Amino acid sequence: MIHFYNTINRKLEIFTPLEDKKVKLYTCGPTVYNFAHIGNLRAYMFEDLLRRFLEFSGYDVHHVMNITDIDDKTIRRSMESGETLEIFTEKYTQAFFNDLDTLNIRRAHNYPRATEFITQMIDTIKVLIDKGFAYSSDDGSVFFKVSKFLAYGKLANINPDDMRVGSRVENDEYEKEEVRDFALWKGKKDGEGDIHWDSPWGRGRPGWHIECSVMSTHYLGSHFDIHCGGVDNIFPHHENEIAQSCAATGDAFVNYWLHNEHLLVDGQKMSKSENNFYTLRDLLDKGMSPEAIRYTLLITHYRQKLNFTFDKIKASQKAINRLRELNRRLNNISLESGEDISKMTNLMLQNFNDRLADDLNISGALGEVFIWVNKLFALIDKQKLSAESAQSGIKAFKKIDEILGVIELIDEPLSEDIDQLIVDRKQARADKNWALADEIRDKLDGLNIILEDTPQGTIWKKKT
RNA sequence: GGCGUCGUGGCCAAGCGGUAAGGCAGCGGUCUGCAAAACCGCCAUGCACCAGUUCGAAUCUGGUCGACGCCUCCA
Repeated sequence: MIHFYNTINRKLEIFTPLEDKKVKLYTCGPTVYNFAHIGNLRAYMFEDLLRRFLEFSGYDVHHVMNITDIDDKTIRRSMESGETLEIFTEKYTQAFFNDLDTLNIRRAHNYPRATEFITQMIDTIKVLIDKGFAYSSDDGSVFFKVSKFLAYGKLANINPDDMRVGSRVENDEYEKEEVRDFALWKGKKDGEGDIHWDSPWGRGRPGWHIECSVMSTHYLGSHFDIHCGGVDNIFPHHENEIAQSCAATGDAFVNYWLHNEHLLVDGQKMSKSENNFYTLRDLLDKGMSPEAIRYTLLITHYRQKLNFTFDKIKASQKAINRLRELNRRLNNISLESGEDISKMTNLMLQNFNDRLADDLNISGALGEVFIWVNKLFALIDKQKLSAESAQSGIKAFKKIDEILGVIELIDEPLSEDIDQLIVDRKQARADKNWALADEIRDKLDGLNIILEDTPQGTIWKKKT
């Protein structure tokens, strides 16, 4: 039985999809005006864990993620760069996809761009006006009338009457009846170039919240299972989505709201406005491996703040190396008899699954894996693991890696030069010419190749 | 001001009323020509603090201190 913490009810709930064995999942995607930083990527990592666990559990998941290519930032930045909105945002959209691939994040089934859904957004806004949930203003904008939607504030647990005027509201240049009302459509303003579309209210562009309401409903229907995003989206974004969607369709919209906590740097939220962020490329350029970054973002529970440090990346790499070392050894066992490990392997897999079923407790799940890993290493060391058992261990590893996605390793073929050096060293060792043997080992070390002398011969690994 | 989240060993982290998983680092040993990897052993009488409930509390309740987030377009 799977449990998730549902933000809207503030408690753990049993997960029951609307349709048996099928899950309709919508996750808030990037605004493509810049490269994603690893705080942004943590959200997508969490969603990848959720997606992988649902699939691991036998669900057929339909995953949709939006690409926000029209908002204040994409407009401003594209104009500054002198590129059209389309060319500008496409560049960062592709960079985003590259990041996903680098981190071994499973691709969503649909990536709708906001600019592809302008017509549908206008249609929905018309419905909201017809039903009395929205009104247009003199400057050609349309606002959602929060006072008309009685359930407003349920997700964020706020009383709309208490909403105070913050600094951001004062900056709002649009004409609305009440401060808490939010824009569905923004009338054309100076300084936005030719980035606007025709609408019944004149030229303009959509507000931010409406795109998610329209695009999620387009692909998943007016009532679907899970909607994810960072905690900062709870209010106002998701609260507004609920208001728009429920008001427009009269349906329930979303059953489970899952939100991930932030990634911190030096104890502070990583954000572009604070300029304290790292992009994935920054970390790769510092020599960190994609799998170590993936592991680091993955292993802290998604509702826990994650303080990012380079030490964590190093510790992650070491942990992955240990998993991979066991996997490698299992692949090289030829003993005919040994202890039966099926019981402890099944127990590990069961515990692994149970931990994840408990609101994606990945740290607990990893703990179960390492208990098993330690036992297997001990058996291998005592020559008590048969080839048959090793094969079942490898199978279990594959199962685990459906979630972790960090063990599979593509070994690059050795160049013949390196191959020859290893042969030369073997001869030097046979001749007890330790000086030459060490010289060769140091030379390979410089080429990022580490040698290990085992009873079965010398093996090499890439340095990590 | 309102609404929340969190404080567990040197670092990270599980734990959800029954006596502190796991990872990283460190220390001692085995193996090795020396290493590396792996193995064996050691590493929190205590979970921010103070009260309380209970046979029993890291876990529940109240309070104190500290950190962080959201409060109109940030993942």
